This record gives sequence, C-alpha cells and structure tokens, in this order.
Amino acid sequence: MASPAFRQGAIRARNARWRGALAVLEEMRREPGVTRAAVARRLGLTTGSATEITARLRDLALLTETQAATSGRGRPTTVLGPHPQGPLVVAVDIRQEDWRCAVAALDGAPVVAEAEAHTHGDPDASIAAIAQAVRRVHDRHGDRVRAVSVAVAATVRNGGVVQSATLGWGDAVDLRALTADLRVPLLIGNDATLAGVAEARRGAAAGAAAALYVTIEVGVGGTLVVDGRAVDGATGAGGEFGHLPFGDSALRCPCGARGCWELTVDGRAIARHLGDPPPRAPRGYGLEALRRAPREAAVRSAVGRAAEAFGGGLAGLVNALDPDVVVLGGLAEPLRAAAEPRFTAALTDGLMRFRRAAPPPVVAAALGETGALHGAAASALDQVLTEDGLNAWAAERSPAM
Amino acid sequence: MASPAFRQGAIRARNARWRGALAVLEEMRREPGVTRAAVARRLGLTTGSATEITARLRDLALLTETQAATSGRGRPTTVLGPHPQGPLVVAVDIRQEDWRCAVAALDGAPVVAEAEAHTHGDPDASIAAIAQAVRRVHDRHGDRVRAVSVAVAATVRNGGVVQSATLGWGDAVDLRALTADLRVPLLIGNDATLAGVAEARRGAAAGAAAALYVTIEVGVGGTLVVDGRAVDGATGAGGEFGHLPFGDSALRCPCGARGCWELTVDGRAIARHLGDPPPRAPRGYGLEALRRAPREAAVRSAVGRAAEAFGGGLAGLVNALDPDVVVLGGLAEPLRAAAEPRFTAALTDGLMRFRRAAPPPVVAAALGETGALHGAAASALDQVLTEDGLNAWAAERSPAM
DNA sequence: GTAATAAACTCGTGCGACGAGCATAAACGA
DNA sequence: TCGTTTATGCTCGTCGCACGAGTTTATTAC
Repeated sequence: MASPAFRQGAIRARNARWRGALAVLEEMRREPGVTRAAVARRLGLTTGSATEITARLRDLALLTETQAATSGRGRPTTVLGPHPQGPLVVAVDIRQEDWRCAVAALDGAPVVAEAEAHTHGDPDASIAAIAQAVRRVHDRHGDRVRAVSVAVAATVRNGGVVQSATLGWGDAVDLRALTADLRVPLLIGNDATLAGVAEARRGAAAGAAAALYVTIEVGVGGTLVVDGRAVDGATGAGGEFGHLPFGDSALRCPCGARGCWELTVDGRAIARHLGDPPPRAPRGYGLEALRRAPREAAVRSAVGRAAEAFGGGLAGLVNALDPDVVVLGGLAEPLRAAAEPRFTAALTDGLMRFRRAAPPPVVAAALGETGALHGAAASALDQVLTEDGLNAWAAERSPAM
Repeated sequence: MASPAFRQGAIRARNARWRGALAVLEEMRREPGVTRAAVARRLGLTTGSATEITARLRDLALLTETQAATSGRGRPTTVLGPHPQGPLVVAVDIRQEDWRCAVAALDGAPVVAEAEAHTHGDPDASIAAIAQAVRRVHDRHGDRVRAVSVAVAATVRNGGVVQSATLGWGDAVDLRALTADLRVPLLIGNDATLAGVAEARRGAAAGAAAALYVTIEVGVGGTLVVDGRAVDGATGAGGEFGHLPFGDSALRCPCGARGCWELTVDGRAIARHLGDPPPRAPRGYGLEALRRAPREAAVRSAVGRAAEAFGGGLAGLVNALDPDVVVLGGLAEPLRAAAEPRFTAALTDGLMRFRRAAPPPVVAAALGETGALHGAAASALDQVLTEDGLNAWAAERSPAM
C-alpha cells in the first residue's frame, strides 16, 4: 500500500489509460443493474472496446458480469455489478443521538454494519467506539477498503469539525482518530451537504443540473449540488443557509451573527411564537408542534409563521441560486405540509416575477434517514473512482513493476 | 462548416486525442507568455511529448512559438502564443449606455473593434448596429471566428434575455439576431456573472478556489465562481443576489418580490434615506452621493446606512457560500471605501463566529470596466477550447476525410 | 429446424504519449 | 577564446487503448 511505484513523468499517460474504464464504472455506479450493451450504447463504445474494457476490469476485480434476464431476440447481454473481491468504502454517519457505520461496494449502496447510540456527553467514547467499528470492518475486508467517509452533524471546514452545537461536542474534536493507524484516506463532510449530494445523484433530484437541498433539524442546513458535486465553498463550510440574515435582526444567534434565518424557522421559532421558553431539544419540540398543529389553533398559527418564514427565505435562495428543483429534508417537508398554503404563498411572493411562471418544483427528500450515509459513500467512491484511485488499486494487485 | 464528417462511434477516441494539446492550450491561455519548457514542467510532459504537441498545434495554426528572452544557461526555450491565423472569438458587452464589440485570440485578451452609444429607447436599432459590427468582424476574419459571446446588463435565462430594466428594453428582445446568418455559436451571459468569471480567472481573485463577485450598479448582481466556472444555476439566471430578502420586507421591489437586498444598498436606498424621490438613474445618483459624502454629513450618514446593509448582506453570503475571497465591482468598492468602518463592522458582526478569525479578504475588482468583456471572451473560448471545438477546427483545415 | 437478430469475440490498425539517447544553444569560467 | 556546464529541443522505437470490420454465438420468432 501507498506504493509510489511510478516514475513521475508518466502520470498523464497513465491516467489517460482509465478514460474508458472509468466511464464504464461510473455508468455501473450511477445505475446499478445496467447491462454491458446499454453502457456501450450510451458511451458510444464499439462492442470490441466494450469487450476489452470489461475484460480488463474483470481481471482487476473491479466488476463482474452476470447473466441478464433475456428480453427479446439476439444474444443475451450481461449485467454489470461490483466484483465480490472489489474495492469497498466505509461510510459513517454521526447524528445527534447515534452513529452508524456502513460498507459500500462500487454500486454505492451502503450496508449498515454497526450502529449505536452515543455515550452522552462523552465525544471521546463515541469516537473510540466508531473507530473500533471502522477497524473491525477494515480487518474483515483488508485492503479492499479504499476510503472512509464520515458524515457528521457539525460544521466542517478543511476536513475537520469546527463546531458541533448539535452534538454537544466541544470544538476540539478530532475525527482523524477514526482511521488512526489504518492507511486509508479519511473524508469528513457535513451531514446535510452529503445528504444533498445523495438526493441529487440518486434521490429526489436525480438528473437535476442544479439541485438545492435544504433541511431543517436544529437550524437549517443544506447545499447546492451542481452536476452531482456539492458547491461547498473554499473550505467545505458552504451551505450554512440557516445563517443568511433573512430573519429578525433583533435576534442574536448562537453562531454569533444576528438575524439568522434558522431562528425564524425551526423549533426555536415555534416556541418563541407560542411564548414557550427556548427548547433544549429544538428538533423534538418542532416535531411535537407539527403533530399538535392540526388540532390546536395556536400551535397551527405558530407553525404557519415558521412555514411562511421558511418559504420566503427559500424564495430568496431560489432567486440567488436558480436551482432546477428544491429538495426538502428533515423537518422541512413536514413543516411545509403542515402549513402548505402559507408556505407556498410566501415562496411565490418572494420569487422574482420572471420565475413565477415556472418555479422549480419543491419536493420531499427520497432517501430519508439514509441520505447522509448514501452521500458519504458517494463522496468516498468519488475518490476511489479516479485515475489515481484506480492506478493505486491496479498497482497493488499486480506487484509487477 | 458545420461538417458532420465523423462517424458516430469514434467520438470518444477522437476526443481523447486532444487531451495533451488542450492542456497545453489552456496553460497558454491562463498565462500568456508562458514558455514551452514551463508548460511541459507543469503538465509533467516529457520534452518529446512537448515537441510533438507543439508541432501538431503549430501545424493546425493553434499556436506560435517565438524566441524567449534568454535567462540563464541552457538552450533557450520558446514563448507560446496565439497563432496569427488561429481561431478568434468575438466578445460583445452591452451596457446601459453603450456597447462594445471586441475580438480575442486564444490568449483571451479582448481588443475592442467597435463601440457606440445606444440609440435611446430603441433596442432594435442597437441590436442592428451591434449585429453589423459583429458581421464586419466576421467578414474580416472569416472562419477564424469560432464563437460570439455577449455580456448584457440584463437577466439571462437559458441563453436569452428575460428582463432588462437597466437597459430599458422590453422583455421581447431577441439577441439571436446578432449572429443571424452567421454559422457561429452565440452565447449570452449576464454582465455581472461574466465579470465575476473574469475576475476569478485573471483578475483580483485569480487562483481562488471559490470567489464571490458582487457588484452594485442598478441593483446588486454577481456570481460565485468555483474553479473558474460560474455557479449560475440550472438556467443561467443564478447570481441575483440583489433579490435575497435581506432588506426591509415592507419594501416591494420592481422585480416582484419584497424585502430585496438591493433596495437597501444602491442609489435608491441612499435617496430614500435622504428623503429624495426615487431617482430615475440610481447608478448616477449613487455615484453623486458617494462624491458628496465626505463633505455633507447627511449624505455621509445615508451612505453609511447603505454600506452597513451591504456589509451585513455580504456576511450572510459568506456564511452561505464560503468563498476564498470577495471581489467588489461597480459601485460596491467605492461604497465600502466611503464608509469603511460601518461596512466592516456590519460584515464582521454578520459572520458566524468561527469565520471571524480568518474571514475572506474583500478586495476591489481588478479588471474594472473591461471585466464583462474579458468574461465574454473567456466564455467563448471555453467553447472553442474543447475537444469538440478543436475537432471542428481541425476538420475544417484538413478537408481530407 | 431454420431464419432473424442482437450482441459478444478476434484481430489488424492508428495514434498519442513515453523513454532514452542525441543534438543544440546559450552562459560560465579559466 | 574555447571547452564545460546546463537546460532544452529533436528523433525514434515502443506501448497501450480504442477503433473498425469481420466472425462467432446465443437467444427468440416462425
């Protein structure tokens, strides 16, 4: 592992080798269950090239071909799938209450291996437990594990956690311990960002050129995803939409700024409107309020105000970012559903006139609780399915040279 | 021209041909005056490959090599530059008062060929005049002209103008007339978006991973530029930051929404604070106010309020988009300069706490009035310097096959 | 069965890039 | 002034990927 193996100069040529192979693997990943013939057609490959490429990839344990259910005349084609000895990635999702650790092959479907609730108030214990889970997975699969990707309910910057009010962890949490002595790349990402990526690739926004994912948990998060890649800024801390000053500038946000949108949208907002003290668990409070809203007029009104603030802010984001589609995650969808007319009115009213004729559809997230896990697996595979990644894989398997 | 010429199947291979050549051309474009040796080093090419690639590109009239000023020992290398018979693009900038039409070679530096003031209130006359200018350039250079790119002070969507309050043109303006019978691709882009691209590539934000460009003219525009590409959404209408609801929700914006940021930032805001009626020319009014501010306390205070609103909104954008650097264009820089303390205080106060230690630098645009023109040239070259673009160029020059 | 069909396999070719060795043009130094 | 040093350009044999055309194979339809 970590074999340098190649002379400096040949990098470009060595990378060009994988053009066709990578395209095939991406197709297989994007649409598990595609047939070889379909891939060849889509990529404009001749059957000869397809034969060569699949043979090469089979030899490298990057894919397998299985008999396809025949349909119609002609020689039957094969279904492409991940190889049983092929590369794997580990996806971890650290949420407020618990964590999950999953394994995914090149088709990107995470299979949960372990899951556990946090030891409350003790980040070190949680991290140690997760690290052990990762290590067990690694022990089981050896060098097949090519990357570990972590989705965490925290602000992430330059691959590290910057703040994590949600988790109640201090800001000195260092997730690098998760792969301490494993020689495997570790990727850290914000959970909402990764969930957005997952929705844009395989979820409710599949196929969209520019998808805006917005989620409400404690506060508001999300991301714009363009061509399947999150627009997360220079340091990866983009998507903090909750801290756009759409709100009441008299309100000071725990983040340090004032007028933050999320203060007018989440459980804290609803509590304020109802005259309740600030809830210690805004997510739970919000959920409870949404449940009570149908029956209690006061709650309904408070929820409506939050939905209105949410719709208005969303309109601003649509104005500024021009997405194809808006995907709502977490409590965002139930909030809209609880006060649909007020939400939609505010959204429409906030749109620039020329957008109103054909506003982007606002849809519910399709992947639900597994979005972040899917996104983590996807971001890990993004590293594996590169020219460098395949070079490394191939070099390890054929020690010649 | 428009020769199909190629069989369907070979597309992938035919594109792969240009990998090395494109990389070299991009280097030459990114840094006019680079030497062949420097390019080879950066790209990791052997001298043999460099020789081959440059020879091929010279034969195709895509670059020339000129003697470099020798510096130090060793065989002198050559400077790469655009070929005198090489491809060209036409860049047009349509501003509020006038328009300019320029030509650029592969180094992307636009040379203004014609410029003229608008025939006021008559879009058709302006468009006809611009079309003639484009035609004259095309007549002069023939098939060397590969694309026409237009920067326009209007909202652009799906390659067409959607609204253009600034120009005072109706919304039925069809810019496709600009290349009516010329068989040349026409690209339409928002002027602020293109200026942002130019600043990110060669201006004040050169080298930034994520640059946020914000400009104040009539209203607020701009764009986020990631890796040199504008994040302009699904239809190209992104970057309308002026219509984020950071402002006073009691104010209805001509765009149809309410609470738009730009109403609290531009000349209209200053007029309102001074008790003046809404100015017919907000840009000129704003400029005048900025001039008077140093001497007149009331004006200074009104300008300060606008600068504060500007800084606060900018902070929100930084929170949400996480840029490396913020570039101010148009009146934005003078507005900041006129009330620097209030601007900076509002900006800092609006940032999330973890961003305050190292906020992105806020700098003035470097390309000034030529930003949009540079950006238009760049977007046109983006089309030319692709595998398809070079294939077409090569096919036209060697009619064999 | 036999024809029709779709797709896989085989093999010769083209082409871009590599590597190693050679050639060349300047600056340096005795 | 002239060899030495140094950086670069040029030549040519080789490799590997994808192509194209032709052949083979597996299935359905009649």
